[in-house]
Amino acid sequence: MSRRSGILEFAVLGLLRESPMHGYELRKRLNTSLGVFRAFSYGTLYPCLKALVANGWLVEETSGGPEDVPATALTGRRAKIVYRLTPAGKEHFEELLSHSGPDAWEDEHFGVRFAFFGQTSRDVRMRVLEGRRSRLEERLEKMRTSLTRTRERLDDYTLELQRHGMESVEREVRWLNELIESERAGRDQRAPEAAAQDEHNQSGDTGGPPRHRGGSRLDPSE
Amino acid sequence: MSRRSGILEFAVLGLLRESPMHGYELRKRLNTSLGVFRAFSYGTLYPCLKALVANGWLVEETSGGPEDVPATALTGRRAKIVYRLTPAGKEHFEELLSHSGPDAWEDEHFGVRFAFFGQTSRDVRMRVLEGRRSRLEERLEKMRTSLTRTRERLDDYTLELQRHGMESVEREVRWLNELIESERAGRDQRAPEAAAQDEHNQSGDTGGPPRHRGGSRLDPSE
DNA sequence: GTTTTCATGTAACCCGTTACATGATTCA
DNA sequence: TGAATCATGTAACGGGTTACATGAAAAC
Repeated sequence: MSRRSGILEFAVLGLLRESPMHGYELRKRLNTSLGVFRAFSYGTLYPCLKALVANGWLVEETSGGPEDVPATALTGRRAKIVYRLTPAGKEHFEELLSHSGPDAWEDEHFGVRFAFFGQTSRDVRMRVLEGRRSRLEERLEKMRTSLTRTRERLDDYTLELQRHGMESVEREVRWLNELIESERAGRDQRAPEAAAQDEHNQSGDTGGPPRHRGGSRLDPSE
Repeated sequence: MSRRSGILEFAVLGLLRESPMHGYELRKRLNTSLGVFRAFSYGTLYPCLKALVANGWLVEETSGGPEDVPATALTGRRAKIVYRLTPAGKEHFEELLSHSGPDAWEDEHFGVRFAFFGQTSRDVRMRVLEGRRSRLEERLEKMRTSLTRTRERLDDYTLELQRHGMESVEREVRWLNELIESERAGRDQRAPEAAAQDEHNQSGDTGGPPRHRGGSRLDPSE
């Protein structure tokens, strides 16, 4: 009980699903792989892990200390605590994955949800992407009307800030358009279970993901 | 004392500097003019206003109730409370404006700072813009190195998320480049005082602001 | 051998929201 | 006259950080 963050819980379960990890490593993955969006501190992560254990979604496995000494025994040498997802935890995560409610496409949640699209069924992916898009479009609408009403009273800097903000949103909408189109074109209707069992889904374009036009900007040879 | 938010305090002082307002109106301005970035609720705003009054930076002026009844007398008809900036408050705001420390160009602060660039001296503007740019560039650097290290292990969706994130940051850097260049080209070294006294600085290109290339995207005729 | 990085945790605090309570004014 | 919007406030909670305390292993 207590301290369930929603987004952090989701991300932790998702990462641990791939492989067991201890807290320190988990945090690094959180702030790089999924990063840019959120950066959690230990003060958030560790209590959350304890809560997830209390819920039966994770188990602690000590490694490094004497074999049968439980992790709670802080006497003597401190052991690394490796967290592993339980079947109940996996089940819970899959239920979270299947939800595509309004909060899934809010600013805070969308990034994390997207990061786990590889585990998400395509219809849920579509609903989340389209939900986010219409969310952004209604935001654009508000910005536009508020602009036409207040335009004269704003100085040039405020105006430029507004303009840049709108352009950013418009840009994300275009990005979503491409993603949605790409999803529609894809053939692979992969369910979460299928993705989990399949150990080597590297080969063969199975349809889902973006494959960005114009050569990968990811290439660091620049 | 208590509850001084920094960014909210700054924005409130800045908005009240232009003209006195009551809380409700203040909040709307906060969420449109400066908006997109932050949306404050009354539960944040009103306590903050009280704190600013306690600091001597604002005064409450009741309008609507009997003349000499103080705002604290909640008996009978409730009055609108108009907040006005005191000389001390103005002084304080100008001191805040002159600061260009590291926090000025963090994500949360930068937007608000930029919104009040019209009141900010050019050298401070430059420092803030350049500070933000180098902040973003070091963030890009981190993202690039973390990418080259983890690239193989990431699925395509995570990769695309990362790519889009980096592109967003790169885009903001280009925006900053243009702004900085525009600032360098400008002639007007306007001090905060000058801008405040000058009631009609609409006419004549005084140098500062952006004047975006390629026609205003603000035009809603679309 | 000492500094860095890895590793786990807690208590105090901070900034903000939600939900609620209250009432005035405007408009259909 | 009743609904919408304007207007002001508070208490409870939520989700997070900072600073601190502690110690092992690795790198220099």
